[in-house]
Amino acid sequence: MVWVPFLIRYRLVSNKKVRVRFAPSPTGDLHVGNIRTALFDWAYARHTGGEFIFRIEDTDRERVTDEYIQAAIDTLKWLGLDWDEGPEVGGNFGPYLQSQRLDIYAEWAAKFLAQGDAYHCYCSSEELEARREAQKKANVAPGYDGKCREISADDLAKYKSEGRKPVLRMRMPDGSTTFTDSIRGEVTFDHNFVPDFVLVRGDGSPLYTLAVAVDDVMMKITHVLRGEDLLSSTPRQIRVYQAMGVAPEDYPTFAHLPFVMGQDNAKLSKRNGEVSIAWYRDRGFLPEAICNYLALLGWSPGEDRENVTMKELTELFTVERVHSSPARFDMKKLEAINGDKIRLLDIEDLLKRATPFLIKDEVITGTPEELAIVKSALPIIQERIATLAEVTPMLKFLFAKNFVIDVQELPKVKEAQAQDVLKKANEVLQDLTDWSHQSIEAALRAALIEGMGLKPRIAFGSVRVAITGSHISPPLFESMELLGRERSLARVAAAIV
RNA sequence: GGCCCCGUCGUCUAGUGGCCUAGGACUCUGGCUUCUCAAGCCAGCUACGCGGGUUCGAAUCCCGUCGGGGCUACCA
Repeated sequence: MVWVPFLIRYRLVSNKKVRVRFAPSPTGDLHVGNIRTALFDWAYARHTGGEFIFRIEDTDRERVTDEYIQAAIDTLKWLGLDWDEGPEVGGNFGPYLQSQRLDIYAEWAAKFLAQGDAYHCYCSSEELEARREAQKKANVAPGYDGKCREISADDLAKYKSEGRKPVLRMRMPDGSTTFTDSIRGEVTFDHNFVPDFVLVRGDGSPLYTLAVAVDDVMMKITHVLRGEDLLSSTPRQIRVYQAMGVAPEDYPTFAHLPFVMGQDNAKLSKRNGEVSIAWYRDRGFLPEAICNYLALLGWSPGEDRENVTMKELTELFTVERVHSSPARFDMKKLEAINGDKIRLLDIEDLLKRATPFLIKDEVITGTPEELAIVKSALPIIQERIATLAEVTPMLKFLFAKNFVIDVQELPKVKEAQAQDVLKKANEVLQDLTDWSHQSIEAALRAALIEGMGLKPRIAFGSVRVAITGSHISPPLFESMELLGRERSLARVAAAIV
């Protein structure tokens, strides 16, 4: 009779509206790993029809800056990960910046102290450091030894006279903590290896361990999907829930996502691959391509599917299909997916996205005339580019004011055979009145292939370099049509020495 | 060192005891097509870390082992 408990469980779960949060600590630009987490949080919220909460964990004022916070907001927006509560949109459980919630943490901290769940610890950093060293030497599990759990009146007076500022420590009771991680199953931590941890610094500011647990409870978070690095901090978080008086059935469900790693099996960092999302944006990667690729790191839709839209992602995403093993980031695959996504774009959309790159690269200034040309050229390069940044090398020949042939290509154009081809081409093109790519092709084929008996790649290669300046280009005849009769003729003539 | 997590082609993955002489995708190699580069199509290379069990049968379950990673802060 397995179905009875299943039904009860199902009701319990389905009664509660899902609330998932993405809570980065912006100590730098959001990176690939952060975004993968954000994406899964978002996808899960959308899949379940729940709410996606965006919270900024800026309790470490030394490392989190306003610029990084703004960059995080912008990055999420750019990716299309919209949030229901958080910075800029507000919500009923705000504020959503931890630095603005200090009084809330202070209140709970005072309560924990009064309840005896937490205690003041006067040990100095140096003393702690020394004791840790000793523990290591003695081969004992390192961690706070509980010295200040009981402080004699004399010691207390002494500490105070020394002007020591105490930290607030959570008392970990004997025993163990077991919780069910949706991805890893049942996980148990013996409290012998979870020492009493600090909730509030000597200066009164809260630590992550306090703030994260308080906020998740106060914001009624039902599901915590976050990086695997936080797995071992979960028992501490649960300890705070207990001190807050939260019933076990109201604890959020945890799901610890596997890491995204760099090529060399180390955590992704600047050293082994670019990690900042801004870097990818500036190189012409599409947000939907980044999301699609990142979704495939640690998750798969199954059925040999890979290319999914954002909408399909929200429909298909389930935590059950997330794995527990880490994934390596592969730029080649990202590029392939980016190319696929570019090919799926309609021309108007592609134009809109590619234009900023052409302007930034000073190929165009953005006039309507220029945009019209770009638009008519995009269809012939759409399947030739993998990133938006590649429109520049593909199309710059159309706009060059002082057109010059690539120095590397020059010797080839100067060869006798190439010169013969160009002279012949110049001759027949002069007489050509219908400047359509079909007509250009017909004329050149007749003159160069049939007339001169040359192989197409040889003959057209020379013309290509004369016209586009490079041996890699969009299709030649279309390129000539786009360039126009006058300029095409001028370039062919100019290549004749 | 201790605790915890993880282990299928080079990479991402499918796979939840028989459908697996292990499927798909990226990469790579070869071919077709072809005005270059792409795209597209076809073909090929390459994987269940290792050793024991359990079972008629294991990539799938158990144990051990090895390897990788995380945590071990008044960081998150």
